[in-house]
Amino acid sequence: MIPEGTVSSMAPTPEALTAERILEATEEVLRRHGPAKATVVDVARALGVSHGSVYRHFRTKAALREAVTKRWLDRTSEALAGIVAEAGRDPEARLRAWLLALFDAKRHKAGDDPELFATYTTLAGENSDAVDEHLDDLTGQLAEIVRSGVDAGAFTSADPLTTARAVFHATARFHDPGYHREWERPGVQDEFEAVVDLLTRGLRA
Amino acid sequence: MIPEGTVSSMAPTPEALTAERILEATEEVLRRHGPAKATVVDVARALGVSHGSVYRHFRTKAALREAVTKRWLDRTSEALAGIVAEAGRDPEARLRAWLLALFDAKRHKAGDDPELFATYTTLAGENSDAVDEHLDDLTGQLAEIVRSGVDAGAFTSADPLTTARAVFHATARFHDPGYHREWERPGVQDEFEAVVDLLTRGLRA
DNA sequence: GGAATGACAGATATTGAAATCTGTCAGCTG
DNA sequence: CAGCTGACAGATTTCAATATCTGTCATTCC
Repeated sequence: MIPEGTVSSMAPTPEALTAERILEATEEVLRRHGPAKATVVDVARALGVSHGSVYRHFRTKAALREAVTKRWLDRTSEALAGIVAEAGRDPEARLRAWLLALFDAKRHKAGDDPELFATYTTLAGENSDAVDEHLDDLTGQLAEIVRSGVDAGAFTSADPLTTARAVFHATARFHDPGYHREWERPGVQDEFEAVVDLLTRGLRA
Repeated sequence: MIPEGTVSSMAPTPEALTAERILEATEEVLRRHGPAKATVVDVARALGVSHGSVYRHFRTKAALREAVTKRWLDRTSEALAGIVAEAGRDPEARLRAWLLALFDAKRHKAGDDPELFATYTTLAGENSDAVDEHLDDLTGQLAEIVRSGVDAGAFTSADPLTTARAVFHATARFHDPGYHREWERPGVQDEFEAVVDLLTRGLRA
Protein backbone atom coordinates (compact mmCIF):
# COMPACT_ATOMS: atom_id res chain seq x y z
CA MET A 1 0.00 0.00 0.00
CA ILE A 2 1.34 3.41 -1.04
CA PRO A 3 0.62 6.29 1.38
CA GLU A 4 -1.85 8.72 -0.23
CA GLY A 5 -0.22 12.11 -0.82
CA THR A 6 0.71 14.22 2.21
CA VAL A 7 -1.51 13.03 5.04
CA SER A 8 -0.53 13.69 8.65
CA SER A 9 -1.70 10.37 10.10
CA MET A 10 -1.93 7.65 7.47
CA ALA A 11 -5.43 6.42 8.50
CA PRO A 12 -5.35 3.25 6.38
CA THR A 13 -8.62 1.32 6.38
CA PRO A 14 -11.51 3.86 6.65
CA GLU A 15 -10.73 6.02 3.59
CA ALA A 16 -10.70 9.77 4.17
CA LEU A 17 -14.03 11.48 3.57
CA THR A 18 -13.50 13.60 0.46
CA ALA A 19 -15.88 15.72 -1.61
CA GLU A 20 -15.30 13.23 -4.42
CA ARG A 21 -16.44 10.25 -2.34
CA ILE A 22 -19.50 12.16 -1.18
CA LEU A 23 -20.43 12.98 -4.77
CA GLU A 24 -20.13 9.34 -5.78
CA ALA A 25 -22.29 8.25 -2.86
CA THR A 26 -24.82 10.96 -3.70
CA GLU A 27 -25.09 9.74 -7.29
CA GLU A 28 -25.68 6.25 -5.98
CA VAL A 29 -28.38 7.40 -3.55
CA LEU A 30 -30.06 9.42 -6.30
CA ARG A 31 -29.98 6.38 -8.58
CA ARG A 32 -31.54 4.21 -5.87
CA HIS A 33 -34.13 6.54 -4.32
CA GLY A 34 -34.77 9.17 -7.00
CA PRO A 35 -34.51 12.95 -6.56
CA ALA A 36 -37.62 13.36 -4.39
CA LYS A 37 -36.59 10.87 -1.68
CA ALA A 38 -32.81 11.19 -1.68
CA THR A 39 -31.82 12.81 1.62
CA VAL A 40 -28.42 13.83 2.93
CA VAL A 41 -29.03 11.44 5.81
CA ASP A 42 -29.18 8.67 3.17
CA VAL A 43 -25.88 9.85 1.70
CA ALA A 44 -24.25 9.89 5.14
CA ARG A 45 -25.60 6.42 5.89
CA ALA A 46 -24.23 5.09 2.57
CA LEU A 47 -20.81 6.41 3.58
CA GLY A 48 -21.05 5.19 7.16
CA VAL A 49 -20.67 8.69 8.63
CA SER A 50 -22.98 11.14 10.37
CA HIS A 51 -24.83 13.66 8.23
CA GLY A 52 -22.97 16.45 10.01
CA SER A 53 -19.80 15.29 8.24
CA VAL A 54 -21.36 15.75 4.85
CA TYR A 55 -22.16 19.34 5.78
CA ARG A 56 -18.45 19.91 6.34
CA HIS A 57 -17.86 19.47 2.59
CA PHE A 58 -21.08 20.95 1.18
CA ARG A 59 -22.78 23.92 2.82
CA THR A 60 -26.30 22.85 1.91
CA LYS A 61 -28.17 20.00 0.31
CA ALA A 62 -28.79 22.26 -2.69
CA ALA A 63 -25.01 22.81 -3.10
CA LEU A 64 -24.44 19.06 -3.02
CA ARG A 65 -27.07 18.47 -5.68
CA GLU A 66 -25.66 21.27 -7.77
CA ALA A 67 -22.19 19.71 -7.65
CA VAL A 68 -23.63 16.38 -8.79
CA THR A 69 -25.45 18.18 -11.62
CA LYS A 70 -22.28 19.94 -12.77
CA ARG A 71 -20.31 16.68 -12.86
CA TRP A 72 -22.97 15.07 -14.96
CA LEU A 73 -23.28 17.97 -17.42
CA ASP A 74 -19.50 18.17 -17.78
CA ARG A 75 -19.32 14.51 -18.77
CA THR A 76 -21.72 15.28 -21.66
CA SER A 77 -19.70 18.29 -22.81
CA GLU A 78 -16.44 16.36 -22.83
CA ALA A 79 -17.87 13.62 -25.03
CA LEU A 80 -18.76 16.18 -27.71
CA ALA A 81 -15.56 18.18 -27.51
CA GLY A 82 -13.82 15.37 -29.39
CA ILE A 83 -15.86 16.06 -32.53
CA VAL A 84 -15.05 19.78 -32.43
CA ALA A 85 -11.38 18.89 -32.35
CA GLU A 86 -11.45 16.87 -35.58
CA ALA A 87 -9.73 19.67 -37.46
CA GLY A 88 -9.18 17.90 -40.76
CA ARG A 89 -12.82 17.01 -41.40
CA ASP A 90 -15.30 18.81 -43.68
CA PRO A 91 -17.15 21.48 -41.61
CA GLU A 92 -20.61 20.40 -42.70
CA ALA A 93 -19.87 16.77 -41.83
CA ARG A 94 -18.47 17.89 -38.50
CA LEU A 95 -21.60 19.94 -37.77
CA ARG A 96 -23.87 17.05 -38.66
CA ALA A 97 -21.79 14.61 -36.64
CA TRP A 98 -21.86 16.91 -33.62
CA LEU A 99 -25.62 17.40 -33.74
CA LEU A 100 -26.22 13.70 -34.25
CA ALA A 101 -23.85 12.79 -31.40
CA LEU A 102 -25.74 15.15 -29.10
CA PHE A 103 -29.09 13.71 -30.15
CA ASP A 104 -27.88 10.11 -29.84
CA ALA A 105 -26.34 10.71 -26.43
CA LYS A 106 -29.56 12.19 -25.08
CA ARG A 107 -31.74 9.60 -26.75
CA HIS A 108 -29.76 6.73 -25.31
CA LYS A 109 -29.64 8.18 -21.82
CA ALA A 110 -33.40 8.66 -21.89
CA GLY A 111 -34.13 5.27 -23.43
CA ASP A 112 -31.67 3.07 -21.55
CA ASP A 113 -32.42 4.21 -18.00
CA PRO A 114 -35.56 6.36 -17.96
CA GLU A 115 -35.58 6.77 -14.18
CA LEU A 116 -32.01 7.98 -14.00
CA PHE A 117 -32.72 10.33 -16.88
CA ALA A 118 -35.76 11.67 -15.03
CA THR A 119 -33.62 12.13 -11.95
CA TYR A 120 -31.04 14.19 -13.78
CA THR A 121 -33.73 16.16 -15.58
CA THR A 122 -35.14 17.10 -12.18
CA LEU A 123 -31.70 18.09 -10.92
CA ALA A 124 -31.14 20.19 -14.04
CA GLY A 125 -34.44 21.95 -13.41
CA GLU A 126 -33.25 22.88 -9.91
CA ASN A 127 -29.89 24.19 -11.09
CA SER A 128 -30.55 26.55 -13.95
CA ASP A 129 -27.22 28.29 -13.40
CA ALA A 130 -25.27 25.09 -13.97
CA VAL A 131 -27.47 24.35 -16.98
CA ASP A 132 -26.93 27.83 -18.42
CA GLU A 133 -23.17 27.35 -18.15
CA HIS A 134 -23.45 23.98 -19.82
CA LEU A 135 -25.53 25.49 -22.62
CA ASP A 136 -22.93 28.23 -23.09
CA ASP A 137 -20.31 25.53 -23.28
CA LEU A 138 -22.23 23.59 -25.94
CA THR A 139 -23.04 26.65 -28.05
CA GLY A 140 -19.37 27.60 -27.74
CA GLN A 141 -18.42 24.25 -29.26
CA LEU A 142 -20.94 24.75 -32.04
CA ALA A 143 -19.64 28.27 -32.68
CA GLU A 144 -16.16 26.79 -33.03
CA ILE A 145 -17.41 24.48 -35.78
CA VAL A 146 -19.27 27.33 -37.51
CA ARG A 147 -16.19 29.56 -37.30
CA SER A 148 -13.93 26.96 -38.86
CA GLY A 149 -16.56 26.45 -41.57
CA VAL A 150 -16.60 30.17 -42.32
CA ASP A 151 -12.79 30.21 -42.43
CA ALA A 152 -12.79 27.29 -44.86
CA GLY A 153 -15.30 29.14 -47.08
CA ALA A 154 -17.97 26.47 -46.58
CA PHE A 155 -20.34 28.47 -44.37
CA THR A 156 -21.67 32.03 -44.33
CA SER A 157 -22.18 33.75 -40.99
CA ALA A 158 -21.87 37.36 -39.85
CA ASP A 159 -21.50 36.20 -36.25
CA PRO A 160 -20.62 32.53 -35.58
CA LEU A 161 -21.84 32.61 -31.97
CA THR A 162 -25.26 33.99 -32.92
CA THR A 163 -25.48 31.47 -35.73
CA ALA A 164 -24.44 28.68 -33.38
CA ARG A 165 -27.18 29.68 -30.93
CA ALA A 166 -29.71 29.70 -33.76
CA VAL A 167 -28.68 26.18 -34.80
CA PHE A 168 -28.83 25.04 -31.21
CA HIS A 169 -32.29 26.53 -30.64
CA ALA A 170 -33.56 25.15 -33.94
CA THR A 171 -32.54 21.63 -32.91
CA ALA A 172 -33.91 21.91 -29.36
CA ARG A 173 -36.52 19.27 -30.10
CA PHE A 174 -33.66 16.79 -30.47
CA HIS A 175 -31.73 17.56 -27.33
CA ASP A 176 -34.00 19.32 -24.83
CA PRO A 177 -35.01 16.77 -22.16
CA GLY A 178 -38.54 18.17 -22.24
CA TYR A 179 -39.02 16.45 -25.60
CA HIS A 180 -37.69 13.06 -24.53
CA ARG A 181 -41.06 11.39 -25.14
CA GLU A 182 -40.81 12.27 -28.85
CA TRP A 183 -37.42 10.59 -29.20
CA GLU A 184 -38.93 7.12 -29.16
CA ARG A 185 -41.54 7.73 -31.86
CA PRO A 186 -40.95 6.12 -35.27
CA GLY A 187 -40.37 9.16 -37.49
CA VAL A 188 -37.95 11.15 -35.29
CA GLN A 189 -34.82 10.24 -37.17
CA ASP A 190 -36.39 11.60 -40.36
CA GLU A 191 -37.59 14.71 -38.56
CA PHE A 192 -34.07 15.24 -37.25
CA GLU A 193 -32.59 14.93 -40.71
CA ALA A 194 -35.18 17.27 -42.24
CA VAL A 195 -34.30 19.96 -39.71
CA VAL A 196 -30.54 19.46 -40.08
CA ASP A 197 -30.82 19.51 -43.88
CA LEU A 198 -32.68 22.79 -43.75
CA LEU A 199 -30.14 24.29 -41.37
CA THR A 200 -27.06 23.19 -43.32
CA ARG A 201 -28.60 24.57 -46.51
CA GLY A 202 -29.12 27.85 -44.68
CA LEU A 203 -25.50 27.87 -43.54
CA ARG A 204 -23.84 27.21 -46.88
CA ALA A 205 -21.86 30.04 -48.42
CA MET B 1 -87.66 39.51 -27.81
CA ILE B 2 -87.35 37.16 -30.76
CA PRO B 3 -88.02 33.44 -30.08
CA GLU B 4 -84.79 31.45 -30.39
CA GLY B 5 -84.89 29.02 -33.32
CA THR B 6 -87.28 26.06 -33.20
CA VAL B 7 -87.97 25.37 -29.53
CA SER B 8 -90.99 23.30 -28.49
CA SER B 9 -91.92 25.29 -25.37
CA MET B 10 -90.47 28.76 -25.45
CA ALA B 11 -89.08 28.71 -21.86
CA PRO B 12 -88.31 32.43 -21.75
CA THR B 13 -86.43 33.52 -18.62
CA PRO B 14 -84.17 30.60 -17.50
CA GLU B 15 -82.22 30.13 -20.75
CA ALA B 16 -81.99 26.56 -22.03
CA LEU B 17 -78.96 24.63 -20.80
CA THR B 18 -76.83 24.10 -23.89
CA ALA B 19 -73.38 22.60 -24.39
CA GLU B 20 -72.29 26.07 -25.42
CA ARG B 21 -73.43 27.69 -22.15
CA ILE B 22 -71.74 24.92 -20.17
CA LEU B 23 -68.48 25.51 -22.04
CA GLU B 24 -68.61 29.22 -21.31
CA ALA B 25 -69.30 28.60 -17.63
CA THR B 26 -66.45 26.07 -17.55
CA GLU B 27 -64.01 28.58 -19.01
CA GLU B 28 -65.09 31.06 -16.35
CA VAL B 29 -64.65 28.53 -13.54
CA LEU B 30 -61.23 27.56 -14.89
CA ARG B 31 -60.25 31.23 -15.05
CA ARG B 32 -61.37 31.75 -11.44
CA HIS B 33 -60.20 28.57 -9.72
CA GLY B 34 -57.46 27.22 -11.98
CA PRO B 35 -57.31 23.73 -13.50
CA ALA B 36 -56.53 21.89 -10.26
CA LYS B 37 -59.53 23.18 -8.30
CA ALA B 38 -62.17 23.58 -11.00
CA THR B 39 -64.83 20.94 -10.37
CA VAL B 40 -67.97 20.12 -12.32
CA VAL B 41 -69.92 20.95 -9.19
CA ASP B 42 -68.48 24.47 -9.51
CA VAL B 43 -69.59 24.64 -13.12
CA ALA B 44 -73.10 23.49 -12.19
CA ARG B 45 -73.25 26.03 -9.36
CA ALA B 46 -72.17 28.82 -11.72
CA LEU B 47 -75.06 27.88 -14.01
CA GLY B 48 -77.56 27.44 -11.18
CA VAL B 49 -78.23 23.78 -12.05
CA SER B 50 -77.38 20.45 -10.47
CA HIS B 51 -74.16 18.74 -11.54
CA GLY B 52 -76.25 15.87 -12.91
CA SER B 53 -77.46 18.21 -15.65
CA VAL B 54 -73.93 18.92 -16.79
CA TYR B 55 -73.38 15.18 -17.22
CA ARG B 56 -76.33 15.10 -19.64
CA HIS B 57 -74.22 17.17 -22.09
CA PHE B 58 -70.73 15.83 -21.36
CA ARG B 59 -70.14 12.18 -20.47
CA THR B 60 -67.21 12.87 -18.17
CA LYS B 61 -65.28 15.73 -16.65
CA ALA B 62 -62.40 14.84 -18.98
CA ALA B 63 -64.68 15.20 -22.01
CA LEU B 64 -65.80 18.62 -20.79
CA ARG B 65 -62.22 19.77 -20.35
CA GLU B 66 -61.27 18.39 -23.73
CA ALA B 67 -64.09 20.36 -25.37
CA VAL B 68 -62.86 23.54 -23.69
CA THR B 69 -59.33 22.78 -24.88
CA LYS B 70 -60.48 22.25 -28.48
CA ARG B 71 -62.37 25.55 -28.51
CA TRP B 72 -59.32 27.37 -27.30
CA LEU B 73 -56.92 25.73 -29.77
CA ASP B 74 -59.31 26.37 -32.65
CA ARG B 75 -59.38 30.09 -31.85
CA THR B 76 -55.58 30.16 -32.27
CA SER B 77 -55.68 28.30 -35.58
CA GLU B 78 -58.32 30.61 -37.02
CA ALA B 79 -56.28 33.70 -36.24
CA LEU B 80 -53.36 32.35 -38.29
CA ALA B 81 -55.42 31.05 -41.19
CA GLY B 82 -55.85 34.64 -42.34
CA ILE B 83 -52.14 34.96 -43.13
CA VAL B 84 -52.11 31.75 -45.15
CA ALA B 85 -54.95 33.16 -47.25
CA GLU B 86 -53.03 36.29 -48.32
CA ALA B 87 -52.46 34.86 -51.78
CA GLY B 88 -50.88 37.92 -53.40
CA ARG B 89 -48.02 38.31 -50.95
CA ASP B 90 -44.40 37.20 -51.37
CA PRO B 91 -44.03 33.62 -49.95
CA GLU B 92 -41.03 34.44 -47.81
CA ALA B 93 -42.79 37.46 -46.29
CA ARG B 94 -45.86 35.32 -45.70
CA LEU B 95 -43.81 32.64 -43.96
CA ARG B 96 -42.09 35.20 -41.75
CA ALA B 97 -45.39 36.91 -40.95
CA TRP B 98 -47.00 33.58 -40.04
CA LEU B 99 -44.16 32.53 -37.75
CA LEU B 100 -44.05 35.95 -36.11
CA ALA B 101 -47.83 36.01 -35.64
CA LEU B 102 -47.67 32.62 -33.93
CA PHE B 103 -44.83 33.74 -31.70
CA ASP B 104 -46.53 37.04 -30.83
CA ALA B 105 -49.84 35.37 -30.07
CA LYS B 106 -48.24 32.93 -27.68
CA ARG B 107 -46.00 35.52 -26.13
CA HIS B 108 -48.90 37.86 -25.41
CA LYS B 109 -51.12 35.15 -24.01
CA ALA B 110 -48.32 34.07 -21.68
CA GLY B 111 -47.35 37.60 -20.70
CA ASP B 112 -50.77 39.24 -20.33
CA ASP B 113 -52.46 36.63 -18.16
CA PRO B 114 -49.90 34.11 -16.88
CA GLU B 115 -52.39 32.19 -14.76
CA LEU B 116 -54.84 31.68 -17.60
CA PHE B 117 -51.94 30.65 -19.83
CA ALA B 118 -50.82 28.12 -17.20
CA THR B 119 -54.37 26.84 -17.00
CA TYR B 120 -54.59 26.22 -20.71
CA THR B 121 -51.11 24.72 -20.78
CA THR B 122 -52.28 22.22 -18.17
CA LEU B 123 -55.40 21.44 -20.17
CA ALA B 124 -53.28 20.95 -23.29
CA GLY B 125 -51.08 18.51 -21.38
CA GLU B 126 -54.15 16.47 -20.49
CA ASN B 127 -55.49 16.39 -24.03
CA SER B 128 -52.66 15.35 -26.27
CA ASP B 129 -55.07 14.15 -28.95
CA ALA B 130 -56.63 17.59 -29.29
CA VAL B 131 -53.14 19.10 -29.29
CA ASP B 132 -51.92 16.69 -31.97
CA GLU B 133 -54.85 17.67 -34.17
CA HIS B 134 -54.08 21.32 -33.58
CA LEU B 135 -50.43 20.75 -34.47
CA ASP B 136 -51.47 18.95 -37.65
CA ASP B 137 -53.67 21.92 -38.43
CA LEU B 138 -50.82 24.39 -37.94
CA THR B 139 -48.26 22.39 -39.91
CA GLY B 140 -50.89 22.06 -42.63
CA GLN B 141 -51.13 25.85 -42.80
CA LEU B 142 -47.33 26.09 -42.96
CA ALA B 143 -47.22 23.45 -45.68
CA GLU B 144 -49.68 25.53 -47.68
CA ILE B 145 -47.33 28.50 -47.51
CA VAL B 146 -44.33 26.34 -48.46
CA ARG B 147 -46.25 24.80 -51.36
CA SER B 148 -47.23 28.17 -52.77
CA GLY B 149 -43.60 29.28 -52.40
CA VAL B 150 -42.42 26.25 -54.36
CA ASP B 151 -45.03 26.93 -57.06
CA ALA B 152 -43.86 30.54 -57.29
CA GLY B 153 -40.27 29.36 -57.67
CA ALA B 154 -39.17 31.07 -54.45
CA PHE B 155 -38.67 27.94 -52.32
CA THR B 156 -37.12 24.52 -52.84
CA SER B 157 -38.75 21.51 -51.20
CA ALA B 158 -39.12 17.89 -52.22
CA ASP B 159 -42.06 17.50 -49.85
CA PRO B 160 -43.75 20.65 -48.52
CA LEU B 161 -45.38 18.88 -45.55
CA THR B 162 -42.06 17.43 -44.36
CA THR B 163 -40.42 20.80 -44.83
CA ALA B 164 -43.27 22.52 -42.98
CA ARG B 165 -42.83 20.13 -40.06
CA ALA B 166 -39.09 20.84 -40.04
CA VAL B 167 -39.73 24.59 -39.92
CA PHE B 168 -42.28 24.09 -37.18
CA HIS B 169 -39.96 21.94 -35.09
CA ALA B 170 -37.04 24.30 -35.64
CA THR B 171 -39.09 27.20 -34.27
CA ALA B 172 -40.50 25.23 -31.31
CA ARG B 173 -38.64 27.44 -28.88
CA PHE B 174 -40.84 30.32 -30.03
CA HIS B 175 -44.23 28.67 -29.79
CA ASP B 176 -44.02 25.68 -27.48
CA PRO B 177 -45.59 26.66 -24.13
CA GLY B 178 -42.80 24.81 -22.33
CA TYR B 179 -40.46 27.67 -23.31
CA HIS B 180 -42.73 30.49 -22.17
CA ARG B 181 -40.21 31.66 -19.56
CA GLU B 182 -37.69 32.42 -22.31
CA TRP B 183 -40.14 34.68 -24.14
CA GLU B 184 -39.70 37.49 -21.65
CA ARG B 185 -35.91 37.59 -21.75
CA PRO B 186 -34.26 40.52 -23.53
CA GLY B 187 -32.63 38.84 -26.52
CA VAL B 188 -35.49 36.58 -27.66
CA GLN B 189 -36.58 38.72 -30.56
CA ASP B 190 -33.05 38.55 -31.99
CA GLU B 191 -32.88 34.81 -31.36
CA PHE B 192 -36.16 34.41 -33.19
CA GLU B 193 -34.90 36.39 -36.15
CA ALA B 194 -31.62 34.47 -36.26
CA VAL B 195 -33.48 31.18 -36.47
CA VAL B 196 -35.99 32.45 -39.04
CA ASP B 197 -33.17 33.92 -41.16
CA LEU B 198 -31.35 30.60 -41.17
CA LEU B 199 -34.52 28.72 -42.09
CA THR B 200 -35.56 31.07 -44.90
CA ARG B 201 -32.03 30.87 -46.35
CA GLY B 202 -32.34 27.11 -46.25
CA LEU B 203 -35.69 27.24 -48.03
CA ARG B 204 -34.70 29.50 -50.91
CA ALA B 205 -34.55 27.97 -54.37
C1' DG C 1 -6.19 20.75 16.68
C1' DG C 2 -8.64 19.33 12.80
C1' DA C 3 -12.26 16.12 11.79
C1' DA C 4 -16.35 13.88 13.17
C1' DT C 5 -20.40 13.37 16.11
C1' DG C 6 -25.20 13.65 17.63
C1' DA C 7 -28.71 16.46 19.98
C1' DC C 8 -31.49 20.14 18.71
C1' DA C 9 -34.91 23.79 16.48
C1' DG C 10 -37.35 24.86 12.64
C1' DA C 11 -38.78 23.33 8.06
C1' DT C 12 -40.63 19.72 5.16
C1' DA C 13 -42.75 15.32 4.17
C1' DT C 14 -45.86 11.40 5.29
C1' DT C 15 -50.00 9.44 6.75
C1' DG C 16 -54.66 8.31 7.48
C1' DA C 17 -59.22 9.98 8.69
C1' DA C 18 -62.70 13.17 7.12
C1' DA C 19 -64.54 15.92 3.44
C1' DT C 20 -65.41 16.56 -1.31
C1' DC C 21 -65.91 15.14 -5.92
C1' DT C 22 -67.23 12.11 -9.96
C1' DG C 23 -70.43 9.59 -12.35
C1' DT C 24 -75.00 6.95 -12.03
C1' DC C 25 -79.72 6.51 -11.77
C1' DA C 26 -84.47 6.19 -9.88
C1' DG C 27 -87.75 9.38 -9.44
C1' DC C 28 -89.70 14.28 -9.66
C1' DT C 29 -91.53 18.27 -12.26
C1' DG C 30 -93.66 21.16 -15.68
C1' DC D 1 -92.11 12.82 -21.85
C1' DA D 2 -87.81 15.42 -21.95
C1' DG D 3 -85.13 17.56 -18.88
C1' DC D 4 -83.68 18.10 -14.34
C1' DT D 5 -82.76 16.72 -9.51
C1' DG D 6 -80.45 14.90 -5.52
C1' DA D 7 -79.05 10.70 -2.99
C1' DC D 8 -75.61 7.41 -3.45
C1' DA D 9 -71.00 4.39 -3.97
C1' DG D 10 -66.49 4.61 -4.98
C1' DA D 11 -62.52 7.56 -6.11
C1' DT D 12 -59.94 11.58 -5.03
C1' DT D 13 -58.57 15.50 -2.28
C1' DT D 14 -57.84 18.02 2.01
C1' DC D 15 -56.11 18.70 6.45
C1' DA D 16 -53.90 18.13 10.71
C1' DA D 17 -51.16 15.21 13.52
C1' DT D 18 -46.90 12.80 13.33
C1' DA D 19 -42.48 11.60 11.63
C1' DT D 20 -38.43 12.79 9.14
C1' DC D 21 -35.14 15.89 7.40
C1' DT D 22 -32.02 20.09 7.14
C1' DG D 23 -28.61 22.82 8.95
C1' DT D 24 -26.11 24.30 13.37
C1' DC D 25 -22.95 23.83 16.92
C1' DA D 26 -21.14 22.51 21.53
C1' DT D 27 -18.77 18.49 22.57
C1' DT D 28 -15.95 14.28 21.71
C1' DC D 29 -12.35 11.69 19.57
C1' DC D 30 -8.00 10.58 17.58
